[in-house]
Amino acid sequence: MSAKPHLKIVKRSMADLAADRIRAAILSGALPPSTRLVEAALAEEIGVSRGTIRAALSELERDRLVACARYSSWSVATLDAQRLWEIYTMRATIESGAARLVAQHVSDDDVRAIRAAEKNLDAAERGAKAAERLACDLDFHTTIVERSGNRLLIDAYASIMDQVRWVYAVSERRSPARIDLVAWHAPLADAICRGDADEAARLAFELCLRSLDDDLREAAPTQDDGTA
Amino acid sequence: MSAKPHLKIVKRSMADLAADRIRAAILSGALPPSTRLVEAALAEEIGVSRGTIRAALSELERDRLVACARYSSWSVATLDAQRLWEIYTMRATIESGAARLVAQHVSDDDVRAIRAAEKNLDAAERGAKAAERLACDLDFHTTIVERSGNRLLIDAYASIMDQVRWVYAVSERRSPARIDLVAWHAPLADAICRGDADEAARLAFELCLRSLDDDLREAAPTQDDGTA
DNA sequence: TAATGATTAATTGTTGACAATTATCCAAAG
DNA sequence: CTTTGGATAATTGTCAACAATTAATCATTA
Repeated sequence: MSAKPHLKIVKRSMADLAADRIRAAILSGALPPSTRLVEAALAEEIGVSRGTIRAALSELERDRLVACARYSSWSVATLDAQRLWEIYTMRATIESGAARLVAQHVSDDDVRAIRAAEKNLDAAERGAKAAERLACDLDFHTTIVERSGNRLLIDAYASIMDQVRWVYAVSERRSPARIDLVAWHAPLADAICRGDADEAARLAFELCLRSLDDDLREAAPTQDDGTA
Repeated sequence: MSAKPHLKIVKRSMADLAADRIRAAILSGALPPSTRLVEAALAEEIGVSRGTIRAALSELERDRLVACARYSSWSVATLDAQRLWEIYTMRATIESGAARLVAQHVSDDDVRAIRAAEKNLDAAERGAKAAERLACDLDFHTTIVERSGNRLLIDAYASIMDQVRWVYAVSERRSPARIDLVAWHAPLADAICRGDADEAARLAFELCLRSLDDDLREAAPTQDDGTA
């Protein structure tokens, strides 16, 4: 979005690269929930040592994409109804807090960015295909969180949105059901832009919970949780 | 708090133990911000190998207590005014979301737990010493978050409260300045118990931000951020 | 003096081997 | 048939050595 020149080269470790590969495999659905992950096998397949794979799996563990049973095994995490609820209410909490923060001290730049995202949404709703509608939808929400200027919120949001995308991949639904994007999002954008923090927080929370309702109504339960 | 019998033995890895030691040293102020951490030295001191220390430091990095410069060094994280604001607004966001969730579906057990915490607060305010007042204060807030029943929120709150405690340790202030605990907390408890989600969310957020104001007014700025 | 470039030291990144632990299997007893 | 016990195999936990990279030093030069 922003075009700040940022020349720094970020060289990533093999562990990070390995984590990216495994994460992509999980998010794409190639590694379904509960799939057992063996360090040695992954090391062989990716072409790094076991220690490196361990670091990668630890990173994915803190993102809650994999679970670790001591001395026994790693496995792709599982999704049950409880966890689904936790993911969506966590997302709602972060977005709600971010919306409140932006509304409290809304700047001209904030208004510009949010209105631009809203405009994209409007264009996508009328013409574009489902994938692009979803992208614009996510971009609108991400814009709000980034405008909060709080890196803790931004990072936490990125992490929870990984889980949201994972839910979509696992339930094999590529886009949200609802199509009246603008009608739902406009009141939130308005509340933020006029500085109504309470209303912005309320609407942001409600909007996320509505997504949960939609998804629960449509999606079948996915997997049991293996952990006792 | 709750007395559910939980017989399971949790055997923790050396890496976890090592992380606990280092975390305690940081939170106690024994390792001040920007202190350089050398893997080999820590390994020697704690009595485990470097790989184990690496895993421990990675865990602390996730909690944002230490930072890692590739191929160069680990160090205790730094605190500037921006990060302080991020920590407090993150806490406000989590508590606000949790309060909203509890209020939305408040149960008799919830009311009992929250009123009990409030009663403790009242008793502590009148008689106890500063340390106990602080403990009861934290317990009240933690009770709300735990009553949300959302493990993602609960874990995120534990993590951010580590940072809050760290701020206190670094700024060498052992307890919040304000003493009118009940007066501030009662409206929040009331809003939750009567199921007023919007008001509960608003008050929870405001209460946390007030702490920030108090702390900013009293505490001196601590350290610059070394990262460019 | 200030900038440059090679040299060296210090530190993290990665690896493979070994130890500790758990899960599996199967036979034997009740 | 179910339960118990021990042997076995598979997997993670830990360690110590080596490679890659960075930071510091210091002579050299304009």
